[in-house]
Amino acid sequence: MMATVNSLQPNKEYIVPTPARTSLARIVEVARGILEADGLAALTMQRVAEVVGVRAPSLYKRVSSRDELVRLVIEHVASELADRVSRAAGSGDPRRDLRALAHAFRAFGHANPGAFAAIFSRLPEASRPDLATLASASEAVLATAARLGGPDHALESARLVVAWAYGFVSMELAGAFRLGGDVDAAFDFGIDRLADTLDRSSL
Amino acid sequence: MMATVNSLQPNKEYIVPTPARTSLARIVEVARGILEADGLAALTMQRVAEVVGVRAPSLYKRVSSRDELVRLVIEHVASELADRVSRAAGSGDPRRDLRALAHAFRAFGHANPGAFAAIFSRLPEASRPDLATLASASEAVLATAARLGGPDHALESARLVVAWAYGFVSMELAGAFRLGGDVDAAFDFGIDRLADTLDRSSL
DNA sequence: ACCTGAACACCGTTCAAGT
DNA sequence: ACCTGAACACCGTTCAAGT
Repeated sequence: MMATVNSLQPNKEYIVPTPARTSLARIVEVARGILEADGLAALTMQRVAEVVGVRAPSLYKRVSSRDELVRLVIEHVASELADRVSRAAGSGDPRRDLRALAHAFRAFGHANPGAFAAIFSRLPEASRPDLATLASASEAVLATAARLGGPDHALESARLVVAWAYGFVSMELAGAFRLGGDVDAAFDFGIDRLADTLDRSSL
Repeated sequence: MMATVNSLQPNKEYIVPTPARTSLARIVEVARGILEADGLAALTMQRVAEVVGVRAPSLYKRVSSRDELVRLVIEHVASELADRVSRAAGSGDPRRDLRALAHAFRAFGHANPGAFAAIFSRLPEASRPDLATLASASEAVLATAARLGGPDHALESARLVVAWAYGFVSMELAGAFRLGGDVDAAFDFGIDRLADTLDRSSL
């Protein structure tokens, strides 16, 4: 197909060899939408191409494989998660911060269940995200854990908190809490218990 | 193919129309092996059929779809997990039991990383396991949590423990603990902190 | 420079035909 | 009763050809 484009001087015409009809950002955005709407299995190159408005082979101009596209989606979402979580802290009170971090983390999981579950899931090598994207969240949790549990056990305390929060949200998203009860209350119960024991361990 | 089979009376022969060359149990076992060895994406009907020794269409005599086969594998592994975990408790001392439950859970995850990660992951509807298979493990954790944290918060306490253990093992299997440190020690630290706070909350 | 149709190997799944 | 080859629709991916 031949396209003609008017420059700022309307009389001049330039032959432009098929200008880009999409972009990497758009492809990742569309892929993310499909992942959230219909799951990883529905995230096919053909489906992405259709929504984007090109044919599947054209996607390979921006992305080397479906696995890489999946990785890019997860990394994008992970960096968004890290952003939200790291911004949640900063009140000055470590117990308050712990609560804010945990709630921001959980809210993000609820808002993005498909991609959230993929972050730490078992994926093909090429789809596995570079978790350095999560660094800012790690720092925020680490700092809060250090203030709560003392500097000697900062890393172990942070791992306790993060493992619990990730496990809790993953399990509720998977429908694993089937014995009834108030799940919101159970989450807050967890925050309180963790804050309690970390606080005590620093005495 | 025509097969002849000798009964207990060696002179009598029965015409048997193509006797079964495999079984559901064998198919699930093979599928589990592929899942562990090469991941969910490699678990194809063709690959299962090849290992089992039949052609792919024959699998549909025992299983209605690949998604269902995946579900059967996960449920089988989940019931094995529940068995191991529930047998780990029973020392009489709730803190000892908590430690034993957690270690049994983690050891199982390390021994079966592929299927373990799939238990609470986001799968197509037809692959989603019936988590009733985990009931015996739930009971064991609930009983231990009740003795540690008191009956008023048994369910919330159990969710705290299970969410942490599942999150911890998932994250380490996903390679998410990238800041160094002693991961084994961090796991034991978690057990101790949880036992501490649950114990306290029952006073 | 980007996009496309055609092609290839590989899926899951169905089904008529074989034994 | 179970197994098979052939067939279909759908994947991911490559590539020569189009503009």
